[in-house]
Amino acid sequence: MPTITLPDGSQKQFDNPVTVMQVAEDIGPGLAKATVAGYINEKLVDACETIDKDANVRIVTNRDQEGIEIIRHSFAHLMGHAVKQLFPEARMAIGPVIEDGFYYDIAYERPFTPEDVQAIEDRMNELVKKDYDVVREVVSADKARETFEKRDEPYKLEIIDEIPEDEIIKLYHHEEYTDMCRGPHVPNTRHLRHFKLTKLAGAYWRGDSSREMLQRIYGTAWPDKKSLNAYLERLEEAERRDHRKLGRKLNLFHFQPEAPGMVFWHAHGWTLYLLIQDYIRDKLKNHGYREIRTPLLIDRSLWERSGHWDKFRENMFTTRSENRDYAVKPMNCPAHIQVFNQGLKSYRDLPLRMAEFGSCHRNEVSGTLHGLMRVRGFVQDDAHIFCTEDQIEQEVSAFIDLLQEVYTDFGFEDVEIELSTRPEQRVGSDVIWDKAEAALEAVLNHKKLEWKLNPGDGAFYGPKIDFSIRDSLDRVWQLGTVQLDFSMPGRLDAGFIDEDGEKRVPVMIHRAILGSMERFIGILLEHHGGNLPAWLSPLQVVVLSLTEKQAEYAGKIMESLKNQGFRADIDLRNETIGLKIREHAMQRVPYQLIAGAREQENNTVAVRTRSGEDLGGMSLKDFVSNLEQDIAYRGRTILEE
RNA sequence: GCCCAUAUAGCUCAGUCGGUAGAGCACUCCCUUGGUAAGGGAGAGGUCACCGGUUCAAGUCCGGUUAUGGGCUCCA
Repeated sequence: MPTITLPDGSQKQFDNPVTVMQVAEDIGPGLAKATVAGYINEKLVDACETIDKDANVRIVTNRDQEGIEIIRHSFAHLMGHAVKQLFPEARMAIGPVIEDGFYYDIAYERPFTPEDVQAIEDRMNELVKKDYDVVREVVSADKARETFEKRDEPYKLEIIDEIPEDEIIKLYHHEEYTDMCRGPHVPNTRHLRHFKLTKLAGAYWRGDSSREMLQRIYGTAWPDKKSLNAYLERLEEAERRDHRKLGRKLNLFHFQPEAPGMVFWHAHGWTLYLLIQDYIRDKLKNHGYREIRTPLLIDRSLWERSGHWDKFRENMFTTRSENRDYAVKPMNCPAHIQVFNQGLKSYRDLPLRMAEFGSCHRNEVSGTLHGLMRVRGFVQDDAHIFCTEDQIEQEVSAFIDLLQEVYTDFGFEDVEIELSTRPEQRVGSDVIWDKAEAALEAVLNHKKLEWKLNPGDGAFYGPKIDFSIRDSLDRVWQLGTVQLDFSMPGRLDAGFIDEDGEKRVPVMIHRAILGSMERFIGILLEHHGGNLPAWLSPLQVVVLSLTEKQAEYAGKIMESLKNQGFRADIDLRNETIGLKIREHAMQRVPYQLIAGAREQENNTVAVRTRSGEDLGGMSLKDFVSNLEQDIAYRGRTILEE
């Protein structure tokens, strides 16, 4: 005689045990139709789960996050159903839920083609129209084994062997197709409507590169058509904003096969690069850093002492000369310690903040390269702070202030923070780890920042805080980091004389705000879709002449702008004004100044923005004050989208 | 690195069954001197990524190399 308590506090009495679905039916037929699964006493279960005792019950529909995830998971099974009908020889591995969708890893004798994927999608659409019930069956491990032996599914058998004995095994039957899953799943395929198979890719069985490669088919699924279309639209928008396309269109940079993963910066791209670098340089100066420069090539012996030769060798480019081995530096830290080690240091020298736009090269495996986002040659906005243990908190705090100033200026307001603590394999005493972790945590709490703990994810040499931003397409990018290091200074004999005359090893803080200049520029381009704010635009203004007669007037305007420190160009071509406007708008120049006979006569310029807004005629002086204001805004306001 | 796909003019892309390579834009020249997102005409531009093979004949078929793209973290 169960008594059911619903989330709103109301109660229902039943004479006999009931299923979640029956509870939903009792509330109303509309809800029953929308029921995907349910909660019994905080436990997510199938709609067919029976309730025989008093319980709190909550119905899950496709409006709940859990409901969407269940739908996506069931889509994976539906795909299995379709795949096995079309390709009976296919062997199903695993089909989990992922962000925005699902996938299934499948072994098959030949590679699937895009046509195969289309056929699978078509079959899924046919199957789904049948509105068949998904039937759950709870079985013993032996029964499950027997089922999948009969179905000749070796991957499923491997999975069964790994399931703990006390765990219940559930089979889900989609007509003649059977899958195994922890569940829950939808009660009927009518919940599976709005989806699209998106990608075909290779993936290792168990994510292990020593195991066989399976074929992975990705899909996306949503509770309604509108959300599906919005998602597909977002993918297209991301493609339009792809920094590699923008790099070509805006003539910012290029790659070529002779230098894979290394950037050829063109004039406009390099202007942007230098603008960012100068900005950071200025900030560092104001925050007590000293900029240095260290060699790109350093003898192998230093990398042996630092431990990189041992751990990182595969990723280092090397060269040989006069019987000596050199490595192209993959990071700057060992070089910075060499600078620190010049001259005996006193506690009075600490904290010592050393910055470098450090050019690094790492031989990333070829398959991972991706435009500016993952390169082999890059420049870090790197710095190392040498300090005492007691100074950690204050230094990290000052760094976070600096980092937030920078992110705000670039228009990134939404910063996610993660604190990673001691891993199992580590150096340094527990005493110092306790102190360091406490210091980092204290800083975050002191600043009243929201942060997430990532236990065990710190580096072997110390705990760290990572900073990620969310871009205009809601994608998260990790940019900044601050890492404590108890290992490297000692390894490379860094020391200072403390107050009591004893020699001590300083703590080293590794920190970066943007991470890599290259990657940051890639992110910035995609964030703004190429419409860089005026303070970062390689070209801020272009002056367009209407006819030859205004060439001199237009030239004077451009010269005046340049003399005032703006980045200006001129377009005197014998083309229609419409064409010139179109081209410069597509080049994303923030402002176009049109100089025609009228403007020349009144000594004005007609101002137009790249988004098509006509600001009308004004004096050059008025335009300049507008522009100055726009530049001062920096990234705080994205004026156009 | 591994799986799959791709590589044709500066860019975006066609190229059927193996039979002497095409479009649009960009570029050069000419006409047009104009008012807010493409004025008109003509011309030039190719070792079809690279190496090898099959064939009377290869952009096209086969093998290899390189680069690029998607993926290789999400756990029945």
